[in-house]
Amino acid sequence: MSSLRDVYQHPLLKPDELEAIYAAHEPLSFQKGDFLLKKGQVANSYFCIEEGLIRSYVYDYDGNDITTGFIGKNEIAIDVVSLFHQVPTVEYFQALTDCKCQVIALDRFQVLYHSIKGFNEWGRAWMSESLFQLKQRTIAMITDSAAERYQRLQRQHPQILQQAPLKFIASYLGITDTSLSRIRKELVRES
Amino acid sequence: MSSLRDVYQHPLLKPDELEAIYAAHEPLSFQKGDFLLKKGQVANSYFCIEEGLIRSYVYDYDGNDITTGFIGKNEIAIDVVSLFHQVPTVEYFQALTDCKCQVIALDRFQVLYHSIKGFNEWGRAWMSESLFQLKQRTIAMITDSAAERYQRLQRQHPQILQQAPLKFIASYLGITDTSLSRIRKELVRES
DNA sequence: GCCATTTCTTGCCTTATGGCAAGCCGACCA
DNA sequence: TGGTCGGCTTGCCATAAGGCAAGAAATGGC
Repeated sequence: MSSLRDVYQHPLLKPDELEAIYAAHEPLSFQKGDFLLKKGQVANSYFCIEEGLIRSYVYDYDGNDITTGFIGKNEIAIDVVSLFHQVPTVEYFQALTDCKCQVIALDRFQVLYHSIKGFNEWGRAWMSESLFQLKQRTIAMITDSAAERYQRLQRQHPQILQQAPLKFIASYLGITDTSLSRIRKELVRES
Repeated sequence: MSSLRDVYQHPLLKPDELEAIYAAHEPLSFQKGDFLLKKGQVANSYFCIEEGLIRSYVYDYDGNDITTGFIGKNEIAIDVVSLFHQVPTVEYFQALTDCKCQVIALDRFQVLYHSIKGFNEWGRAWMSESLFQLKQRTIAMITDSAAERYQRLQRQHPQILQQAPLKFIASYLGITDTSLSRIRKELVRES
């Protein structure tokens, strides 16, 4: 049940260390539409998602909101820069559905991060994995067509398509909802 | 002169710790065209650039090479995933000009990383900064026109424009060299 | 200095995506 | 039952960028 077991996977983390990490979290629920973090706030915790779907987004200077990511089950909703540099975030994190989370405060994280070597390694692995995913996405934005990006999302994160309105998926893919609608029609016609 | 002083900036790093870190590096030069890392290799070190310009790139499945980044003076040429997860890289890192670097091996890095708390913090700060930069770039690919992306590069990294052929800049911006050429003409005409 | 190669520009036409506005449809609600 | 609202689709036209191929300009080797 608890997705913390799935989040904190690392060969160097021993059972008693894991227990200490789990114990530093508190359960927290959000309703559809609630904000986990809003532009201008300084993050002081991060959230492990057990149920539900979160959307992160920014406004561009024309006032359009741009979806920067979706965070689902067993993933972490975190603004790395705001939390670790203690600066105001520029992103919004909002629940797209009712959500169950486990939240951990920065100060409790820091203590564990510095005292448990495996937790430190886990953190580095998590960050490098995030960098990798983001780089993949950036490359896809350059090399793939919008239709290909949509199909990849469909393949790799089908639950997002079921839980998120198309307009958010469109802005995540870098296109308008109009274009996404046409792309979907075309893909259906082809099959 | 030594750019290591500029690379390893962190409030928690004390002078003697910095000396230990510097001492773990070796000078290394590359000639224009040399590869620092090639697809399929497993990274076992990273490079602090003192002089010159590096390009990282991948091939898409049509065989086009796509520039994923430029690494210049006082920046670090590293494949985080390959180095820290010890898996083969998918990227190429190639010197666009003759380069002077300081290289540090993974094993020496690990020892310092685990024994110097400030170095650990520096590493986390460096990674979160990299994530931030990459996220900015991804958002720019979605929200900005090619001309705007070009102008931003011109503003923030003018030396890249002087040292890198336009075809590489074009693929970094997500367009063809043909389109970049037309964009440049239009921008000149406007001013 | 000369040739070969790479880099950059340009013209012509095609294609992908956007902007806007109208319409449709299902959900929710009084 | 009718009304409103959000989410999605569609049509019409505009624009950004690409594909290809030719040529001009710059660079590098010898």
